[in-house]
Amino acid sequence: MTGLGRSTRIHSYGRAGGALCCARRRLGSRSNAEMHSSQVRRTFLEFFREKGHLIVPSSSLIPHGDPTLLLTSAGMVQMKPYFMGEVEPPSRRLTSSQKCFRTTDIEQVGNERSLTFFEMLGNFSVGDYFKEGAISFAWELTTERFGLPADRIWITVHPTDEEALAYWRDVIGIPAERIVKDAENWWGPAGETGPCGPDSELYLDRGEEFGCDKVDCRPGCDCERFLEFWNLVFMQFNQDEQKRRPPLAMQCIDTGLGLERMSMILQGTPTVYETDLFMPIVQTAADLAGVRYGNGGRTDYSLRVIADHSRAVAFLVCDGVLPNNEGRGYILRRVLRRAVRHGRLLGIEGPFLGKTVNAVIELMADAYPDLRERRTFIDRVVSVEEAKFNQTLSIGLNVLDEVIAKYREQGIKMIPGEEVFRLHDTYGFPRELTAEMAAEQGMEIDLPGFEAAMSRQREQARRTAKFGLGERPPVEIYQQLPVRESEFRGYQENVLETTIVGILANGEAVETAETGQDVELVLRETPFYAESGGQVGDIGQVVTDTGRMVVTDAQHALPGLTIHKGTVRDGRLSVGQPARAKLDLARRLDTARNHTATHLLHRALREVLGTHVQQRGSFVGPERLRFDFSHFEAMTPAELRQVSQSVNERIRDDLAVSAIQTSYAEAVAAGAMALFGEKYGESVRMVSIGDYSRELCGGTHLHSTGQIGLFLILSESSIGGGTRRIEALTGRAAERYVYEEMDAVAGLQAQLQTHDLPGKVSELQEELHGQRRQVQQLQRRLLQQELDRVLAAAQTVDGITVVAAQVDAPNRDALRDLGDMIKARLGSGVVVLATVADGKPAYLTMVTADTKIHAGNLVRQVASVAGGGGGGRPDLGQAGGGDPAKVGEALASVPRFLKG
RNA sequence: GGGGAUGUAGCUCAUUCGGGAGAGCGCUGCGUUCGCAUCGCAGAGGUAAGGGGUUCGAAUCCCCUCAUCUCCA
Repeated sequence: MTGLGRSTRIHSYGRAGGALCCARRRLGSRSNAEMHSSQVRRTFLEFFREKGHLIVPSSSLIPHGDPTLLLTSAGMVQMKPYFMGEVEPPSRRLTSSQKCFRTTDIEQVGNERSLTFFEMLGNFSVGDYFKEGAISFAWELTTERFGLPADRIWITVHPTDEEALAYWRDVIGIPAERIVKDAENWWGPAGETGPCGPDSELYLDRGEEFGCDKVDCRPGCDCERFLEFWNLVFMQFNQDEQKRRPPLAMQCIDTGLGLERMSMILQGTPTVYETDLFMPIVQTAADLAGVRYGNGGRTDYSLRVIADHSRAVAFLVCDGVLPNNEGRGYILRRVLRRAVRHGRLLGIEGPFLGKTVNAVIELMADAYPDLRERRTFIDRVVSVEEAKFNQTLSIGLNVLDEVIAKYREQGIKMIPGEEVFRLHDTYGFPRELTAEMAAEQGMEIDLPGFEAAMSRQREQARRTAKFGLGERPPVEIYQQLPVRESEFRGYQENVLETTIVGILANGEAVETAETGQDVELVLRETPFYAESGGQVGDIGQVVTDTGRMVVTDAQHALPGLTIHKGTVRDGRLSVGQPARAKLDLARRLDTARNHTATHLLHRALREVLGTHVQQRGSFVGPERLRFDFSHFEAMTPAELRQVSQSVNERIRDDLAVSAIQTSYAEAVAAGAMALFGEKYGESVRMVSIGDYSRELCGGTHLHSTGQIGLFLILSESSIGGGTRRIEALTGRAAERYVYEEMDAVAGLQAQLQTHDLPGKVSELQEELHGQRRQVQQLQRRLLQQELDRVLAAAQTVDGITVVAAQVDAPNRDALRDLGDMIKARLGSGVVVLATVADGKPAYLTMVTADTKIHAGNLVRQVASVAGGGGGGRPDLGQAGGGDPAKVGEALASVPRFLKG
């Protein structure tokens, strides 16, 4: 991609402060007085409109036409189909201000040199003007509209690009010594092949005082003197497999000028953070923390992180990205959590990110009205995620406190890497935070040890991932087949006269298969749908003159090659035989019901919950459907009902379902939903349900939604952070389910003889509760009687009152209650009780402290007489087991142990 | 896809070695008070996530399932 070329760095003026006035002075009298960022944006777009460009609005941060891209990273992303000639552009000359997000070096943001979210101004030529036009426009806008001093502008070109060099020098009139040849000025191709070409960059010389004093200091130098602000990319060649570069049929222009950087230049601020694009956000954060910005050091650093990340969060969430454990969601989560962490560093207590994000919305809403419209949604997502992270942090903090205390006690100053890793791995506690907290206690962390533990985990994950791949059937088996592809005819047919072209048995290609053999069969054409896109494979039969095979599954062995798995049931099948392939149509239709319903569900979820809902996975079988999607919280019963009703509404509308084969670009232009990470070919299949839903999908569907019959959601659940799962039934399965529920309710009503089930159940619960208490009371009363009997049998051994008796108690708890009562009556003494409950002996001893007898030891000795075991605390012992017949003997031994 | 942690009253969490399930907040009632806040007393509320095992005895030890959190891919 293009834009500001090789990096996203926003060069700072170094050590802040006084640099501000120098920069202003540097620009001299031709500089506009302070140009507001919105004015920079408008000036740029207006200039190009005057030059015949069509202004196109910024596209979403989620790239629509391009599943290979995680996020929109340059202005040209939405222009790509035009450049590639796939789609006719609305105009040959285009200009835009594009929201962009770059993920490189997220962890470095805040050092005043990097931004995650930024706006890219660009002009684009689709086979219209080329180098000369791009260069003239850039020069005119830079010097005449933005008013930058011509004598301070330097140019870089690619060493091979004599054309551009000559134009800058001879037509524009830049002195040759201010044009630098730099081999890095080359763009593309994106992959191995494709459009590529030289580029040319404009630099501002900020004066010697920013330089490194080297003799050869010039653009491209590492120092702060030369600031790149505009990159012009000339798409000139088309690289082929042999690395040859013939000229492109249609040569294009793609330029990028960072709004933030240009605002910084025109407002003469030391970094982008002092411009009107950032200052209100920085100020909001500073107010929340009760600090001032501009003192340098860590406070400023944290404020900058919060400002940048608040912008990133606001725009990402606005475009429908949700915090998650992978992909875009993971980027958002990391950015959001990093902002929260720096808030804590500044001493902000409690949630605050909502406020800084709100500052972003206030600031940017005029340019991006979506922000205002989706404010409530953004607010909710941010506060949910911030609360979650604070939860994670406080749990981790407790663990860390323990860890620090433990090692400090041992006099160890270095927290082992294993511990740091455990905090990170198990509790999600950031490593840097561990280091900071440790430092406050005068301790360090073992960073190498942490990295070692980290790479161990990576290694393990990678190993198991490979192992998973190894389990798939090796491709070689299928490559021994005489054919490499079969034609799928199942969209139209369910019975087909065709020919057997290959048979595999036990992984070997064979000519003939006999009754009873498990085989994999290949047909020249097939009506069988092979498992794909979450839809299960078809089942059915393959019949020839000599035999019959039952197909239990259909799979893709190689791309485009369907194999039919199953068993030969009658006779034999041979390669080359004509065959009739017939699939189980009822099952196929049940599956289609679930598949078409899945599309309706997907659409309804986006309607009810919002467009952040995206499919994360799905399973479509004949019995049921399962749909996983991104959403940040559990759905309410009302939302579920709403989704359910919406789907059933569409079913009753009996919308026609149609599928057409088209180009990827056109399908996307028609608004079809594509899955991220999915690889689509040039030609795609677009399934439309009326005007209601459009998705790229290879599955088999119904003719109209009415065939679904009934749609029922069974459950909605979580399958990990930010992803929910819905399970649902349609058609016959849904009908069956309703009958079962009705039968169950009717059965209960009959059994309880009522039509008011909830009322009746409450009644029964109360009754049960009351009776339980009654039983307890009665048992206690019985114990009371036992109490008198047992006390009467008290004896004295060595001056200690001893009660040892077998009682009739139903369980250990009752035994204990009785023991308590006896102990209370005795005041001082030893109690040994035994009972036989459920055929098993149970013993209990209780002693008062003054007897100096250990109840746990005593009960063990007593029980062992009858072959039982036990133990307990000094004041309470319990034992059990052994021979029930010997309980009396055991009790009789009590005095013996007391004397001993 | 793989690993780690957690799951106890409505909420936040204790329960030392396997031996009687607890605290704070919240809730109900009574009292204190002109009334409120406060305070005092009494009370309700538990399948210790679910299932299996070891044991005389499991919230506690082992295994499985589920849910939540988290890291890696």
